[in-house]
Amino acid sequence: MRQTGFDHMNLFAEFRSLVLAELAAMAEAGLIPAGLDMANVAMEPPRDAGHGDMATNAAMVLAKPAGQPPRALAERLAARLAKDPRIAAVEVAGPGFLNLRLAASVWQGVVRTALLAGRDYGRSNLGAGRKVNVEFVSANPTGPMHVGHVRGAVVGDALAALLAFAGWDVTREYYINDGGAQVNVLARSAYERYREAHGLEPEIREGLYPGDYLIPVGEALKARYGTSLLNQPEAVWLADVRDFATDMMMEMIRADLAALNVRMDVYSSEKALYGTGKIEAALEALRAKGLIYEGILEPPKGKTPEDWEPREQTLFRSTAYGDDVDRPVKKSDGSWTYFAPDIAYHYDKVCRGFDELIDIFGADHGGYVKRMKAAVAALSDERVPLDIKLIQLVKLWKNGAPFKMSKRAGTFVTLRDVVDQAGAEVTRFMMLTRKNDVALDFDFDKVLEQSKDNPVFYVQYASARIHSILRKAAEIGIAVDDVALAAADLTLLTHQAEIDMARKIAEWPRLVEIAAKGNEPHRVAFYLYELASDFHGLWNRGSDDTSLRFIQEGNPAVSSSKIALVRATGVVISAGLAILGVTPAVEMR
RNA sequence: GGCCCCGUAGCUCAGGGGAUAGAGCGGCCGCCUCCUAAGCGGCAGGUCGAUGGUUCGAAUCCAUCCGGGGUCACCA
Repeated sequence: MRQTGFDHMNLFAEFRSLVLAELAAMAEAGLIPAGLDMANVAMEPPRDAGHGDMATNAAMVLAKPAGQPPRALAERLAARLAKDPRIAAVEVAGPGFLNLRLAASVWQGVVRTALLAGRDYGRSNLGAGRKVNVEFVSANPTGPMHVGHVRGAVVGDALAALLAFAGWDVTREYYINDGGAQVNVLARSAYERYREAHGLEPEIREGLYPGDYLIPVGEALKARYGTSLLNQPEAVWLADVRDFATDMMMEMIRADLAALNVRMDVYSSEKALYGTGKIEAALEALRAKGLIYEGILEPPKGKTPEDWEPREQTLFRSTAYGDDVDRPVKKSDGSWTYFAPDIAYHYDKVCRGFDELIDIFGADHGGYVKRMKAAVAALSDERVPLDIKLIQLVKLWKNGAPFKMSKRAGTFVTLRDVVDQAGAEVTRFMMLTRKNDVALDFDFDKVLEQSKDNPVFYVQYASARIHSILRKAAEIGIAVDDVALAAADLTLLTHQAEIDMARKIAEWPRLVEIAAKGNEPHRVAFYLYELASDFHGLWNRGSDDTSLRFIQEGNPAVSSSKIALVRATGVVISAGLAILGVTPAVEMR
């Protein structure tokens, strides 16, 4: 395990280590057997505050393997832990929990740590620099991004930021599906707009893309090619128009992503895999493992498709890695299925040296998960784990009714429609207020509302209040920079309400690690809501109890300590919002 | 029919094997001569879909059902 300056931030991990050290000493002294499995020993914040600041299940987990009653084991461990000056009290409770109450100095130290670490407070080395590739969005380059892509874009971007914060070496990547039939459809659609640009009547036949967004493409084609493509057979212009149009579509998509403040590190092209031997090489790698064969699939169990006919295909033996059936990599006409270049693409990611892969897919691609995991497992000899996050639907609401409209496309709501109405930051936060695998309601009225109904506002309001206090403090001559506040006499923070605030701040580094382990960026949004709630509560305590007001007239020392706590809260809000891609509010308007 | 996801308070949802299951909204009752009441506090509200199993301990893990959604070979 690498030791770094950040490791001390997770207080729970620190005290867990203390417990493990004491257990090791007990083993050394022959009080418990040596070599016990400590993996399930946990140190957690108890649900009930009456149970102290931290609780460990060590005695219960180890009772059986140690051959001792849990409470007896707990008593022995408690006696040892009680000697640590950071621990104010230890009690054995329930079936054998060890509840720790920590010295106030520990919580005061948390405030100081947060102030000194600033935006880095909570940063972790959990990832230990491992290379992870997060592939997300990967929308077809056939039109503007629509609302269905927004959630995936936000989740992927926030997850990437979270993993970077937790110590991974992150690459954000977009896979351009520019190799299939749909880009030919795009080309034909754009060609009609090109004819239109020349004053001809476009023939937007069934199956072509009707969107207005192709009109500028037609005009650009006219500017580039003049009349030279008119009245020419498709074979003459298809490839050129396709490349021209997909390039323009990707420009549009990049601009859409930019409007959402999403930045990719790498764009990978499906088309670029063709003709380079990469697909063949990837399949050859599988063939060498005996995983490619010619065969005939059984019809799907239960419901057989109307046009089912037995057909010999080139198949990938994905069942060897947990899939339900083997999967075709070649169509009957000998061309690749979509799966084949995707295998090659993931092989490429493995070859580029990533230690972990993450794909963010729409929930409608759920059926694709097992085969993709099988492919990566086979290609990496099970070295590289692939986690696939499926993003459920977003239901848009406005004026109490489902919202469907698009200025440009008629049928779907574009990313721009959403960002124009809600703003990028509000959109980003709202998209993270649900786990990725449950549907999310996005209500245009609610996201713009300034009330606690709206979690974005609620967190931002806390941030604004914090800045308001800092401004006020500065006005009366209190130094509010982080270094000065960190040097304040924090032993003056003794009220339980203040300690509780510091406890919540102390949970942040732990939360980062939990969220990163599970690839669950939504946890950050929920935590920030709780943190804001605690802060609003503390703020209002000042109404009843003037000793809890942050600015104590005529007592700069006490004021500084309280403002240090306020600022530390702001530090965490800033760090958390940064992961979500949201700028903390300085004031409400 | 196979596979995947979901099922927790009236509603919308949190809850990495822990103790008496939480939050917001809605309902009821309170709090502004006081740092922003765009806020806060309290009360009421639950067989965690069902049944078995694993475990000292299950909303959480496993199995089988029941509901709801998604998906199912030459689309991507």
